[in-house]
Amino acid sequence: MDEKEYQNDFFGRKGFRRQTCKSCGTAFWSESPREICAETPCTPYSFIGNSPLRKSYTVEEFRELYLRFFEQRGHTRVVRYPVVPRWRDDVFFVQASIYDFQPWVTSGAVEPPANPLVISQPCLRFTDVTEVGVTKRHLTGFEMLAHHAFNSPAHQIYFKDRTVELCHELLTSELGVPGEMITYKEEEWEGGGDMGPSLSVGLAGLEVATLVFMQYSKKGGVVKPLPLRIVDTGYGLERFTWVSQGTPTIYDAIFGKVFQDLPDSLSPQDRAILVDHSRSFVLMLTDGAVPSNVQEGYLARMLLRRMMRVLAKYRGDLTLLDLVEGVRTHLSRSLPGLDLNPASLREILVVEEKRFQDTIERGRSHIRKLNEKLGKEGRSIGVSELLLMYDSMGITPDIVQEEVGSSVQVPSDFFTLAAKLHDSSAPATDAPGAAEAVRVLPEPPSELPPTKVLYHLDPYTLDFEGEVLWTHGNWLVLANTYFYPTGGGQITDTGTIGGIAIEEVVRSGPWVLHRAPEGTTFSFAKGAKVPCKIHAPRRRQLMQHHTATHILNGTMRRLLGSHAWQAGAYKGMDEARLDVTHYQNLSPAELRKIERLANEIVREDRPVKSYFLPRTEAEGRFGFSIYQGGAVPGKELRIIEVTDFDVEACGGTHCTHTSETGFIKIISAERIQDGMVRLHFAAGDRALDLVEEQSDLVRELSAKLAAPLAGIPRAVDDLLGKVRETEKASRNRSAEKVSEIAARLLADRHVTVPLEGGFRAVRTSLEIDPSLLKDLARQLTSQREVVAILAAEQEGAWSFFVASGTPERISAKLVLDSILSLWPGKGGGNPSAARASGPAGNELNDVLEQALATARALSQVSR
RNA sequence: GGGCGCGUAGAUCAGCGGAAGAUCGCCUGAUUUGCAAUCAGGAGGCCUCGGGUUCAAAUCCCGACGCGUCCA
Repeated sequence: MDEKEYQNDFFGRKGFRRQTCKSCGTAFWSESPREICAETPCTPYSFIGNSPLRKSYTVEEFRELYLRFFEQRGHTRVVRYPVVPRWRDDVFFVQASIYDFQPWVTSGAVEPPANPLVISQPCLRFTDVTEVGVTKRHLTGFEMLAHHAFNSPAHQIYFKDRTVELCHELLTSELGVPGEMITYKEEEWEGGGDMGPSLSVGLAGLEVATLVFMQYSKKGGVVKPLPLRIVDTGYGLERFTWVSQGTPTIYDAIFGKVFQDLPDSLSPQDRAILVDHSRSFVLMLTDGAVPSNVQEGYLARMLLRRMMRVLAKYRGDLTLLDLVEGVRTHLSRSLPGLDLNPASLREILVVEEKRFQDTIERGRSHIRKLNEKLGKEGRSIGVSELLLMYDSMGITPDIVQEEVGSSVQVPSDFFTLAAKLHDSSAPATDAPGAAEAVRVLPEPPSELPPTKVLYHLDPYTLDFEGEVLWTHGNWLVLANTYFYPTGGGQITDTGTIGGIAIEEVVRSGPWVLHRAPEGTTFSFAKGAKVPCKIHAPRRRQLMQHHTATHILNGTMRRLLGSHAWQAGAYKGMDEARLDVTHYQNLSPAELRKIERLANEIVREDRPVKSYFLPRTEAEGRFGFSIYQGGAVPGKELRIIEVTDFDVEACGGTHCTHTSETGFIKIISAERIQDGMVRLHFAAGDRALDLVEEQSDLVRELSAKLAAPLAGIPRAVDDLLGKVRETEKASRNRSAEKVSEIAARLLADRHVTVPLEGGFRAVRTSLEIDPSLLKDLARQLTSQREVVAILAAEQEGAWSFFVASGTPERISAKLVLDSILSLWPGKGGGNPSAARASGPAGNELNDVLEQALATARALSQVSR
């Protein structure tokens, strides 16, 4: 990027010079001449035990100092956003303060909450998780202090000049850092298709802040100026705290006593892992990332497991629960809102510890078996086995070594090798056509005005006059409509327009498309006024299901804890579904509690208000839990508020009072994936229908079983017992039958003939199911000296089964081979049993006699 | 979201193309004052489900579902 991009009035006024670092070759700016920049590795840490700052600060003190400094200079303080960004669906965690404002504010669609603003935003980054404690400065969770200014063409706040000035003023006059210690290194920033110059602020060996100036978009290699030029700064709260205290590591500075009081037997690295990971875990759990094996939940689990491994190594009396609770307490003193339900926290940790124990135990037993098996082959566990165990069973090499001793060689770059397993498997790109077919909707001309949607304003108008704007075969667009199009988990309205049935309503860009059955052609003129009717019972049911969904979601959050977030929902005619993040299955008792509280809310007849609010105002007033349904587009949010109970951003049609939903009935609950449960339920008439259907079923059962209602379980047990006995008896009977046949065959001198050496051969053809030959042969050869040569003829096909009670002497396979040499069937087997089948030939007896001859020959050889 | 591994008796698992097994638990009996232990006998299986290949599939292939795990 050009040098000019970094120049600004402040540098000019103060006589800053642009120089090139002799060590790393990067260009940087500083107040006075320097040969090298002030960041590692060029400048080693010089602040440890010797802080360049005037005073020493705690995390809370520095955060407050920073926020106030910028408040006093015209910035508005904004409260932190959750670390799990529910307002967007492209990332798992907030990794920088600017994430709070993407994409709506940064694209210019939505006004920022304040301009300019200052914030301290907790962030999570896991790319360097293995560096925690290895270096003195790496963290998975940190707070980014930031001031942002959004410059639109109409409204210029400030840009490079003022940003650098504020930074330099903060560092020098406010904090007392000698100006000559500070360097501003030139860098290029790029992210999310945007780019711009940035300055990395170095001090005593540490990068303490980055000043980014987003001003270009870069698409397909073409660089264009952005309409909105954004000041995106990031000051490391923990780093400043560290520099000010000059402690040996960043962990001492942030966690103080909590870090230092950990047992002495723990290495400094392990202590760092414990406090850092605890803090990140508490943050993510508070904001709704429940441990799981997929998505953001996996990272929560990974943190816990890393901590548990550390704790297990030392076998001290420090428990995971005490550790996490201690860090949470420490953290909550400075960061309000970490009000995790302590019972939930304990339960999650207990559940996760159990899961991890199970995984390790499974792994250990696998290792023992594998070791034994390889031992027999004269081999031992090698790298490929280690990799497979780690990748697919989660067993780390140290567990293997604990189990079978250090004879197992673990390469030093094991985890690099493990990572490579995933490199080669390039992410499968969705081949067109391979994925589910994308539906092609007819496209109205772009000049057609957007449909005015009225169902938001009045969900009770089901009969109205519409103005036809456009038709295309069986598709129709009105100027305004009360028809609700499929969306937000709520299925489509149906009804009629001008007497023609409407089967489906869908949203397409700015329009709402109404679809008549295939083959229909609308013939309304443009501008025609047509009577429209929405199918009322259907709409009513969908409204009831939708409002009931909100009531249940509020109930779950209240009863299960704030980690419970809606992860998806469906509102149909027959039933509704609600998916919620939770760490284990819901018990019948919990389901009952949920159902009771939900119905209490219904009975209380609370008003359900719906209204529009600017996004930022809605977030400020109700917090980020309004994004239960996931990311919602747009400047204005439609808010559905169940009075004093639940507030969500939602576009669906809702009842205006909770009592209108009628009875809410939970049908069932299931765990649809780790860390997520699904509730099936119904409301209103449909709930009553279901209960009636169920009681009808029970009555029918009772009648059929001739048992009173309460006696049904016993009656079923009795019945199942009888069935089992009958089945057993029938099995026994056929076994007996086989025994009888076997006895008869053995007694028949035409069938059973003596061979040499005391052997006997049983050879015959039977008209029985070929599958019975096996059982029969087994019966016969329970006497060691018997060779059975059995055949069955059925539907023009022959089946043979040869079995030998003494396979080491007379091989059934050899006998069968002699059969196959005479007849073109296919088959095979082993010395103790062999079978063949194929098309029927002419003389079955000849074949059997040949087989007998072979058996006889074998008996002579073996004598 | 993707990769890998695994679904067999109540539990833990072996078997990995040719006649469903082991250990623990359970039941009955023997021994014992009683328990534990021991011995003898016994019950208990849609080998997850659905397709395919094969003369023959728990076993191989494809798909679904479930569980686990690693990575984003």
